[in-house]
Amino acid sequence: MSFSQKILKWYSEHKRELPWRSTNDPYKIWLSEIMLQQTRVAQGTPYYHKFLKAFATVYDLANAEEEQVLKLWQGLGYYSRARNLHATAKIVVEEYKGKFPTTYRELKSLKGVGDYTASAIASICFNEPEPVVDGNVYRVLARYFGVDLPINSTKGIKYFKELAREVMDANNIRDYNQGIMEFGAIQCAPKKPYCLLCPLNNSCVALQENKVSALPVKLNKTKVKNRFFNYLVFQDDTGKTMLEQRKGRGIWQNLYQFPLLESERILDKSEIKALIKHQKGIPKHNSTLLYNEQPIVHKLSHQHLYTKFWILNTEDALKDGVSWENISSFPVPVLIADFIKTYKI
DNA sequence: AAGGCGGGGAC
DNA sequence: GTCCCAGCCTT
Repeated sequence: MSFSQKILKWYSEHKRELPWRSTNDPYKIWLSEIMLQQTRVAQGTPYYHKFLKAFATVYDLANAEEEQVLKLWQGLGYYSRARNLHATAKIVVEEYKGKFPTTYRELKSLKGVGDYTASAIASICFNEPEPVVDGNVYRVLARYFGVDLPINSTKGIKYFKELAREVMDANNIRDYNQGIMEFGAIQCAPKKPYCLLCPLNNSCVALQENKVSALPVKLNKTKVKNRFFNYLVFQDDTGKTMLEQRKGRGIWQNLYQFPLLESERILDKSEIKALIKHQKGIPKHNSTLLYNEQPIVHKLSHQHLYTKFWILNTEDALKDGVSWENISSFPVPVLIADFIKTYKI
């Protein structure tokens, strides 16, 4: 039996019932694929249901406000996915009359749809024989064929895509692509795969050469940057606070937060008061209270955010204030959502 | 070619 | 703590 036949057989015996496995509707497949980029099935699944409930069709998504899309996406991370999702929905409605394009090449031109996602949609929805290469496929191919090219190098990316094309089953691409990914996720897992009862164990190079734990090879150590956030939580007598929308190119683009003063290190109360003094447009306030003595460390994959929340009471009613009842309608980062949750108690 | 971009679960 | 998840985009 060939490699692809063994994958297909394993898949037929072990496939999970997942919500997007019961449809070939490109809208639903596209939605699931965007959500599952760098995201585990268990984390993405509730969002998939939420989105389909809110936006039954691509028209509903295209007609929504970006703020509503971001609000539903809140907590899933990589928010450019949500912004691109919304932009692509508009493109599909306006330029494709609401019908998704049906080829790999056209799909890949959509915002947020790269090589992997275009291959996934083209193969699953339209049976186009294009191999998917995601993190699971890299692992399966690197181990089975004993390839030690780094999976995140230019040469490696090209090599694995070509290898994937050579070994795929073009006649069963829909099941084969999902099968090899499922095989990587369940059987050929990153740590401690159970090679003893693997259907490929008599021909797996990595297993024969005792290199299973060493493959795949991945370069690149993401260095973590430390940042120091001081959030100013205003409170006026009418029970309102202030929010601002993050603009520019960094993290959490277009999400909301309390007014932020970033510093080069952790600040104490006298230092933050001095810093506020030199800022323009800070409302007058008569008290400055530190909410959390120990900075909250919010960890992103590439940044550690040491965060202090300062409670500032104002005498005058805040201009453009947001009531604490309405605050939950704004899309906010998990760091802010967690604060709001504990602060209200 | 390299770096930015989230959050969470498994170990 | 480390690794990595149905990756993509910008520079």
